[in-house]
Amino acid sequence: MPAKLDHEARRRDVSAAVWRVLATEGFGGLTLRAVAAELNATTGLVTHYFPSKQALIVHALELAEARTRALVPPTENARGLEALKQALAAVLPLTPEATELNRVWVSSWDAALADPELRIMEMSRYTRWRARLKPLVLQAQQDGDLPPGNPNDLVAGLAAFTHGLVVQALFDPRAFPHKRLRQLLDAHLEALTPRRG
Amino acid sequence: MPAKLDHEARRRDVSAAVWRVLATEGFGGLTLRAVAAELNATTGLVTHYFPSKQALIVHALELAEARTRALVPPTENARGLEALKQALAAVLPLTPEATELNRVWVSSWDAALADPELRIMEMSRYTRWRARLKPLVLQAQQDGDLPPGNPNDLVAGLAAFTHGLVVQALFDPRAFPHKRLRQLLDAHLEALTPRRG
DNA sequence: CGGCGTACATATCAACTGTTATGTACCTAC
DNA sequence: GTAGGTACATAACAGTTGATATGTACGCCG
Repeated sequence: MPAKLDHEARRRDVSAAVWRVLATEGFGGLTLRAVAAELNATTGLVTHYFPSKQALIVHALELAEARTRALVPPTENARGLEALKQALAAVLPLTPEATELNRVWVSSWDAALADPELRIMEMSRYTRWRARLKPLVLQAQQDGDLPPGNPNDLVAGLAAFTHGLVVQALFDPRAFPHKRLRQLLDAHLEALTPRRG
Repeated sequence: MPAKLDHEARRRDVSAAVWRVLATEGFGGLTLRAVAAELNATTGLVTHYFPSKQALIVHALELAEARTRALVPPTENARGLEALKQALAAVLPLTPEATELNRVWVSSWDAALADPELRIMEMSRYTRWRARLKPLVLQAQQDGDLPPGNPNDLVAGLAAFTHGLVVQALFDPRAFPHKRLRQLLDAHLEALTPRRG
């Protein structure tokens, strides 16, 4: 039998270091040495847990997805439009953690557009995100809080609106303070809400 | 007097090579050697026209902005909502050139978020884009084609929607064919249009 | 306790990066 | 024609990159 300490725990330490590098240096600054330095260790350690840089990147993106997913608990007590609003607001850079996450996310797009494998991963992530939003949109439509029509289009539009806002806020946080971000999202959803008699 | 051939023309050749590299390799693949290879030349040529890589990057981004601006001619015969729709549609990846442009744009965000100078440039670009859209939004509001309220918020929301759509389309062009992109934009603007009595 | 696999550190590798110095051909002005 | 600056090619630079091979300490199982 092999001599194990706690492999998984140590691997999570490396993960955390990867994350810190990504958050501060962006995706272009992700190097084996940077991760090692973050751990006060050497590249030998990093390569011991991740066989190649590609594996490290993939892991980092999985990490980002997991963290994103954790921001929006799947078991909401709210439903329909209100739950949708919360789900979208959770993506906005309203907290340091969400800002960090979006930074990593956006900065990954360079590599993701260049590498076919990463690109497919990112595509799938978007698909999954929309799939998660869809039931909420359907509920809101049934409640009359969103206009009828193709729910997939509505979801895509809402995802677009949200991420587009994220990008603008990342580059110009002063022009997009938390209050305004919330207000923009609220106003947008309200503008979509059909008037009732 | 110095011995000049046509410095500016040659510089534009280098520009074009830079652009080709960006379009195919993304921002992370922009190296002096790649540009030189694109010109069947050496790094000596590139450094002769651009003193440093930073200068090369800045120039590349200015190039991207100029091309983006050229996509939407400032002198429209249309006005109001229709002009706005055209202006936003021009940004969408509906043509190979627009797709190429958006690829470069999005891939630049990694470097732009990491480098303070580039970040400010990108911030300014967004500000200018919104400023260009604003009069069209104001016209549409006056025409009753867009709801009243803070026009700056409307502009920011429309820019967000458009760029968010761009990103999704770049990663998943099959799920977002040209027809659907146009339709999504149209439907979105229509959904915002107040009903009139 | 002895052997074996794990968990690293250390070292080295070739490849690639941006930068810079040097050489050289060529055009232009005198 | 010749002096001087331009337009590069060539070359070498120091640094960084991911990968890999080797060493070694240490914990577990027999």
